[in-house]
Order: sequence, then C-alpha cells, then structure tokens
Amino acid sequence: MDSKYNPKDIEAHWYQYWLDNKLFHSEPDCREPFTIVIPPPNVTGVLHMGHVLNETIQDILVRRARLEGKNACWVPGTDHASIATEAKVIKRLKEQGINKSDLTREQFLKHAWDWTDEHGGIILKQLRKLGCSCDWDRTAFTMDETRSKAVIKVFCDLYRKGLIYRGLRMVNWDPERQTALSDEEVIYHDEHNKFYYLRYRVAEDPTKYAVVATTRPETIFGDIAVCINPKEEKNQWLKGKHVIVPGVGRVIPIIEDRYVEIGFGTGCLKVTPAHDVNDYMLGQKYKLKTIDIFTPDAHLNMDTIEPELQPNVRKYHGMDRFDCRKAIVEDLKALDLVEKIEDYDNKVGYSERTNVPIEPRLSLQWFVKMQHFADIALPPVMNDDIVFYPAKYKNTYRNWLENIKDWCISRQLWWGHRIPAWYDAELLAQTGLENYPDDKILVCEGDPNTQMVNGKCQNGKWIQDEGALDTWFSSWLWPISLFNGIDDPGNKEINYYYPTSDLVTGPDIIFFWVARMIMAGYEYVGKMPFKHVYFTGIVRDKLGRKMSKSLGNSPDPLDLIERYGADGVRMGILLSAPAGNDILYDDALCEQGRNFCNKIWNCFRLIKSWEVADNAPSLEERAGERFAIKWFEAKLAQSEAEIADLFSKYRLSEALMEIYKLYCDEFSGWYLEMIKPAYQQPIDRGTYEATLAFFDRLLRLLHPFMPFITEELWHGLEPSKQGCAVRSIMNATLAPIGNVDTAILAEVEDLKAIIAGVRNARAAKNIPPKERLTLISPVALNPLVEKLANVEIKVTGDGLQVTGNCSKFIVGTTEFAIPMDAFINVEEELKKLEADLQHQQGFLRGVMAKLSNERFVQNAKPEIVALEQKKRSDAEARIAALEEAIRALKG
RNA sequence: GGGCGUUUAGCUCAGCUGGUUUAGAGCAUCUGCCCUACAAGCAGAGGGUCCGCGGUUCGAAUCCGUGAACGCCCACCA
Repeated sequence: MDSKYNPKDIEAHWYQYWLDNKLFHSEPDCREPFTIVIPPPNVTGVLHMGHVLNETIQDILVRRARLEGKNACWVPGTDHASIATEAKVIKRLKEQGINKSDLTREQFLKHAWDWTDEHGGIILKQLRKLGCSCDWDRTAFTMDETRSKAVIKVFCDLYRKGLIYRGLRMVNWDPERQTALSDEEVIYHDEHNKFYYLRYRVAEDPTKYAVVATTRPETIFGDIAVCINPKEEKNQWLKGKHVIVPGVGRVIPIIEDRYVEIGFGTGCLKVTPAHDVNDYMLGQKYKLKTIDIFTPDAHLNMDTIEPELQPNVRKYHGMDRFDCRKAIVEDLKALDLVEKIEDYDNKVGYSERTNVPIEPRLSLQWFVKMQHFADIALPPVMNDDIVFYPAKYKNTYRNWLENIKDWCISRQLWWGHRIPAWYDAELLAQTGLENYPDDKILVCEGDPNTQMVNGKCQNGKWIQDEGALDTWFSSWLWPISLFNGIDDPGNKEINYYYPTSDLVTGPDIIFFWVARMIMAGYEYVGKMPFKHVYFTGIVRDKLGRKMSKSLGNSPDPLDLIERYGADGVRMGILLSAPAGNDILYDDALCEQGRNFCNKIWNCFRLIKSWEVADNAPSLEERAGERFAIKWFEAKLAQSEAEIADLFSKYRLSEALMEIYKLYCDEFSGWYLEMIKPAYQQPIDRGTYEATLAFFDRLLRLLHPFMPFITEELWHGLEPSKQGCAVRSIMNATLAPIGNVDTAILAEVEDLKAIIAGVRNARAAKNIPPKERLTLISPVALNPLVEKLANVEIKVTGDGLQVTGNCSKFIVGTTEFAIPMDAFINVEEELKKLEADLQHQQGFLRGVMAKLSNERFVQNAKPEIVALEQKKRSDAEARIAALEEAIRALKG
C-alpha cells in the first residue's frame, strides 16, 4: 500500500460499482422510507460551490439513512428555469445572427430543446463526481411529460376552484426580457438618485405654479392629476384648480387624497396611473384615465399622447427612459420650470434575472389567489409539524404569509408551460384580449380544436393564450409530481415516498419555493411535502465576499475534486457550515479534508501491516490490550451516541468534527498506540480482530461524509458477507447505540494526563522519547503508562517521599515525580511550580468566597454546595502538594 | 420605517433551560522531533476584560434593560 491516499482511481471505480449494482435505486418495500427530492438545478447550469454544499449535505443525510436501515431515495432532476434559460437561448441565437423576433414560437422552442438536450444535465453528471447517491433511474425534468401534465392539471383545477383569475393589474415588468414578473423576482437596491422639483403652472393663473417633487421626471407625459392632502395648509390655495404639465401642456386637475403625506416633499404628488403602483390606486379611486407612455422595452411612446399635444412631445418618441430623463430635465430647465434638484436616496427594483430596473406596468396577467394557500401553509410551520433548521426562518416565513399578495404566474415567454387558456377566435377579434369576457375563456387540459373538452366537442376555432407559466408554478409541485401524485393520486409511490423526509435548500428561495411547496402539498395531497427543512448558508470566499463570476473568486468544484479528492472537498465544504450560517470557503479546508483521508488510510495501513500470531499469548493473558479494547469500546459507544444526537439536530459539521477527533485523537493517537505490538512482534488474534471490528464501525460512522475512501477500506477489511447480495458498505448498518462505561473513560482520562505530564517534562527538558525515565508515583498505575510514556514506574506507597532534583506534576490531587538530576534547572522549575501555586490559590479564593457566603450555602442547590466543597478540598490538597514540592526544591 | 439574527482565542465556530476545577474545539501560530503507519505526520506550548454600559441574583458568556457595530428579510412615502 502507498503511504498516501490517492483518490482518483478509487473514486471512479467505486462510483461505477455503485451504479452497476444499482445501490442508489429505490423501490417501495416494507422498510421505513427516507426521501429527499433535489432542489432541481437549472437545466443549463454548471456546478458551483453552492451546489457542492447543498448536494453534499443531502448525500450525507441519504447515506446516513441507508446505514440506519431505511429505504433511502434521493430523486434528482433539473428545472427548465423559464426566464434564465430563455435568456441563454436568445443570447446564443444572437451569436448566430438570429433574433428571437424573427422566429415563430415553434422554431424558437426547437432551438431551446436542442440547447437543453445538448447542455442540459451536465450538472447531473458533475454531481456523480461528488459522490452523490441519487437514484438516477428517477431523473426528472420540470418540463418532461409527467411534470408538464401535472402543471396543466393543477392550473385547470385551481381555475375551476376560482383560485386562478385573469386580470389587468399593475405588475413588475422586465423591459429587457419583456415579461411580467412576480413580486419575489424583484430585488431592491439602494441608490443615490436625484429629486427633481418641477413647476406646474396653474391654469387659472399662469403666474403661479405648484411645485411637484419627483424622482422620475420622464413619466410626466403620463401625468393625469396632481394630488394634495386636503389637510395640508400650505396647499389649500390649489384646491379646485388645474395645473399644466410642464413641457407637455396637458391641463390636469388638482385632486385631494389623504394618501399624500403631509410634510413630505412639497405636498404635491404627480399622479401617473400607468407607471406607478400608488398612482394606479389613486387613478382607480378617482376614475382617472391612464396613459401608458412606454413601449414594452421601456422606450418612450408618444403615440399614446393626445393628438393636440403631440407636437410638444414628439421629440422624445423612441427615447430610452433614462436618456429621456436627462433630456426632459434639460428642456424644462431651459423653460425655467425646474425649481431645484436635490440628492436623494431611494430604492429601485431590479429584475432578479436580467438585472435591469423594473418598470411598473399595467397589463393583463394571470394570478393565483394566495390567501387560501397562506391559511393552509402557515399553521404547520408555526407549530413545528414541519421543522425549520435553523428555526429563525419561521419568523421570515410567517411574515411573508401574513402579508401575502396574489401571485402573478403568467410570463410573456415561450420557454415554459403554456397557459392552458383558450379564446374563441371570433369573439376575440371583436373584443380584443382586454375586454374578452372571462366566462367565455376555456381553460382545459387538451386542445379544444381537436379534442373533446369537458365531455363535449367545443364548436368554433380556439386560440391559446400566448403566455407561459412562472417556473415556480411547476417547482411547487416537485415533491408530488416526481411521484406522479397529481395525475395519479394515491398511487403506490406517492403513498410510500410522500411526505418526503428532508428538504435542503437556501433561505433565498423560502418564498419562491419552500412556502409554495407547502401550499401545494396540503392542497393536493393533504399532507406536508417534507418534515424537515435544512437551510444552508451562502458560500462566500474567505474574505466574506459572495462568490461570483465577475470577482473570479469562485473555484471550480471539479478542479477542487481533482486536487483534493471528492471526500476531501466534501469535508472541506462541510467543516464550517452550521445550518443557516454563511460558510467562508477556503482551500485550506479541503486540504484538511484531504489530510484526514490520508490519516485514515494510514491507520488502515498500520493495522494491515501487523502479523497475526495464533500461537502468541492470547488476549486472556494480555491485560493491557484487554484494557485498551474495553476503553475504546466505551469511547466508541459514547461517540456513536453523540453523533446520532448531532444528526437528529442536523448539526452535521459538528458530527463530522466528532468523527474527525475520534479517528485522529482517540483511535490513532491513543488506542492504536496502546495495542501496537513492539517492533517486529506479531499481534494476537483477539486484539487484531477487535481492532478490525472497531475500524469497521468507524468506517460506517464516516461513510456518509466520505463515501469513497470508506468503501475502499471497508472492502480491505474483508468483512463477512452479512447475507447481502452485493458487498458494499452501503449495505451495512450502523452499530446499535450501546451503554457507555463511563468509569473506564474517566480512568483513561487520568492516564492520559499522567502520560502528558511525562511528555511535557520531556519536552521542557529536551529529553528524547526514546530515553527511558523513571516515574515515581504514590499509587499503582496501569502498565499502559509505561508503554506510552516510556517510563519505569516506581510506586512509593504512602506519600511521594522523593529527595533530589526531579520534575514534578499533579494530576487530579496526586503528585508525580520524575527524577532527572542531570537536567534539572531549579530556578525554572520553581518558577513553574510557583505559577501553578498562584493559580491554585486564586482558584481556592474563588471557591472560598462562595462557601463563606451564607446566602450561597442557604440558597444554592445542595449538590452545587457539595461540589464547591469538593473543589475546595481538592484545591487544598493540590496546594499542599505544590508547597511541599517547592520546599523540597528549595531545601 | 418595521422585523429578525449575530458580536466568545489571529480565523471559523460550540457553549441548550444561570453553578461541571477561575471559558472549549478545529484551523493557524510557536518550540522540538524524518522515532519504520502517516512531515498531508508526531509530541509539546502560547493565546480570550466572552462588544460597551446598567440591572436581576448568593452566583451571569448564559437572564433583563440599554447603547454600538455588522448582517439578513420585509415595506407603495412620491
């Protein structure tokens, strides 16, 4: 065996072995199910560090569940990511010199599918390199047949229930992609902007003017009124008057509404119902008309302005909204219609996907009524039927649901599930879309032109709605549709795998996805979609910056796997990733992971290097080995219980750290040193087999975290077949949680302290480990001390009674001495002992302060008082021993 | 403007309902070791006014109040 672990070939070999033997595949059976559905990555995405974190955690949970004997099923898949993918396809087409607008819907979709088939699923291949144990036979896509059918069926069902409606609303419009977005897809950024104070001359008396403050002067073309608060003193004079929109010439009324905040700005608010949510609300209230001055790509459209005003504004036609802002301000300045311009900080909404400023736009869209869903989704989280880790996200969740707004689900995109709503061609030609009567819309699963709908043939020619559905409208069904639970409710799979066990995802999609899955789960299965939600943090670089392409601070995971091995990377990403905390990624963490692999590798190498002698003295005659085995059994049992507890709390990085310390400190550092045979001596069979059994248990504990190396070494143990058809650690089960012998654990902690005392003395005096020393002890000691500290033990019986120069130390209340006349430096030794003495005296003072406080003795619990008394007597004993040692040294 | 969270060693974090030998871990640092499992290692060491202030208590990193810094979420003040 090589002295270093080389992951490359080993990882490829075992992953193929797992695939060949279908070890990831699950079918319903009599075992308890354990299900995770993957948060589907974008079909055209590539693996980044966020995925590595997320998928590693899921794999750990799934593999641990398998070892617990559950029927674990991790369902993989990808998301069609409507807007993101459409953008990528458009970009690629552009590179080929093709504009989307030159293509028909069918032609465009052909390109999109080609792209999906070509690049789609790369990310799933990459997950295999990480060791992810997904059931690849179940790989799904949000736009495959089963998932699409579920989406359409749910749309129709909700429409029938009156929970989906069509309406002309002010929506968030992305001028880049030219589609509506949901509120959740808008990200607000703080910006330093300007506040423009514009003069609106009074029509009745043009020598006077009202001053209106606005951040968006380019929208004045759509101004319909100026609103004041009826209670505001300084604007009373404007009541009932009219003003002239500067630069435009439109005469508009002054209206009054308490919505306008007294004292803010000038108290005069320009009302532009087509381009502002609040203005729209005012427009509705006062039945004002709306003038939409923008084209869908947010350029000025002056064709909508009243003909008589056209000459005034024609020059702005076709201008970009931000160019127009500059132009109109300059023009108004020239006309002396700008009072002043101030700096102003406000928030501007940007499209999450295209990162361009959102334009509020009045348009005809489809919505889901959300109050009903909020009502069914809030209680299960608040009363912990569904448990969030960390729990703080319950607040976030509640806050959103208690202020729920209707969900805009239609998108003016082609890549996605097409809205199954149909319009009668003839009627549509008469009315247009906006005025098409709702009760004449046909919402159905099939095509009414070619098949029966609602049990009958639909006469006439039907035209389908042009829109596609929000991607999340398919994602929210994911845990159900993966098991075909929408189209075939109550089927064997949905009954078995649903509710799923754990969901692992980022808190950034708690509203987009988590909340909506809970809604859909209760609506369509009547049960929660998952029992636990583990929110991961954001992966940042070690300086705390978000990883991004532009910063170039995001390492390529495949490159990391190449350098550190998949197991090393898994450990690296997990080590400092408590649930919900951001993780500061650093290559050093992967390095630690790689080093750990090497450590385990070498433990194994050591054990395997021993010659087993059947004729050697048996374990019965070896007290030291028997003791070591008994101790490690206790230690292992303790850790197994601890790790199980940590898993139950989803404290995975702590569980891994526990295993790490168990291997490095307890097993390698102590146990193996205890039982290690002398140079070129064989080991007895009893000890050898006990050690192999321990190693086996250690591998099973570690396997969920580091699947590859544990599988490799587990085979090296040549374990018995255990009645399994396929030999794999994946088919093993964890050791049951046993009782812990705490007495022996305490005993060994003392032994370790004594050995450390000797080593410490050696280090201080530069005595090599090879040189055998004498350890004078007042009590009999376990012979393992002789072996591990390389000392000869002299027991003095009552008291230490040592004369001459020696190094002394105390463990508990017992004093030990190591004679070393040749090396001793009395002054240094005294200094050390005196420092210790001072520390002990300080400690005693603290204890005494408590014990001499009557109120403490009266009020504290008796066991606490007893403990303080023990501290006191122990400290006194140590002080006496130290004083004695100092006296001896001085004398 | 509301709400939530964080602040403990150089770094990343544990420390649950106050008392567990005057605060723990991993990493990093320093010192000494290539001793035939492992230098990707071993042995040892140093390192903290538990963010500040006030309070409750016999006793506070832990509970309460207050202030500060940082972070996140939500909100229609033009």
